[in-house]
Amino acid sequence: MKISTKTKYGLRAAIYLAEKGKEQGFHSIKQIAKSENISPDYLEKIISKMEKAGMLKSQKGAKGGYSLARPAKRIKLGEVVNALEGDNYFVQCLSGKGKVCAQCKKCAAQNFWQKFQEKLDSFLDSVSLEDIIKNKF
Amino acid sequence: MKISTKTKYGLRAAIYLAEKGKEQGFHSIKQIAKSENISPDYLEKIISKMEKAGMLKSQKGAKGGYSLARPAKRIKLGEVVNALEGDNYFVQCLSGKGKVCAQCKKCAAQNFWQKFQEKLDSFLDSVSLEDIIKNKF
DNA sequence: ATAAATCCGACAATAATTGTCGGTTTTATT
DNA sequence: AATAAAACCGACAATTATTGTCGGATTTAT
Ligand code: SF4
Ligand code: SF4
Repeated sequence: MKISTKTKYGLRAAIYLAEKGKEQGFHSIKQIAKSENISPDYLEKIISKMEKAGMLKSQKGAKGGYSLARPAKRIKLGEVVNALEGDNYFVQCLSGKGKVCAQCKKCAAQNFWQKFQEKLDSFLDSVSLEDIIKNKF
Repeated sequence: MKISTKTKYGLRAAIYLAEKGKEQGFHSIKQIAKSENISPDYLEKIISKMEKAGMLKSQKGAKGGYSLARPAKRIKLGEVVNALEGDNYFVQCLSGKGKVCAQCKKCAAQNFWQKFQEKLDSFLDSVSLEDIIKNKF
């Protein structure tokens, strides 16, 4: 049960953008990577995922870059984590994707994992990027 | 952010033992593996870890096997998860093991991950094996 | 026209997880 | 005493996931 470095990098990038928020404009991968000490090539993939998930917006070409798609207050951590950790269901029986585990009928664990996941999701959705940069949560 | 199958298997084995609780005596890897449809060789390694962590006790030799080391009520899920997921710190800066991340000083994410980890741990420690088999939590 | 950036997919390197195996030791039963 | 059933242990193989790199294509401000 770990957080991937991908997600950790992604969150730091998002925080970077949230902090720069007031100085409107776009911030390039290069800038962010340098400031956060992350491989630019890898960071690009990460940020690209976040952009596709709709939390960042991009500007191509010279002077381009990325910025938050919305005010930091309206970007919840759940969004960041979901975008980067992928289909993050704890157990397959909760994924809703066809395949049911052979033990499903007699499995007492199922309800527990479900509740665990709910707890977790609700916490992640209760914290926004703004909360983080203001250190209030 | 996934639960490893190791942990899922381990929990199911623990639940198995908790359910059989009243019929005192030991239950072999073979039995558990068959009932839960898990590779016996793999399950052995998993159960061995749990035994070393002190939540199971073992009896060697013929008619031997495993049982819970304590009443199900006093085995919390946190114990199971910790034993099997290993050193499960979300971020290295929280591991307390020397190495500090280069970004540590200016990292706004740190507090968040810490709080997240606490939430998680406190939930896991609030649920016992008994709660699970009685489906009350 | 140029340079700076996003965008995209393929791929390589590394690490972690999952699973297998062969043997040793212990112990209840016969 | 012999046997069989089990835990115990470490090495290793197979598979999968993560992390990271690269080369080029496209877009756009200057
Ligand atoms: S074993 Fe239980 S919790 Fe795991 S996938 Fe199957 S039904 Fe779900
Ligand atoms: S980047 Fe921040 S949260 Fe991650 S290890 Fe470093 S100090 Fe901790």
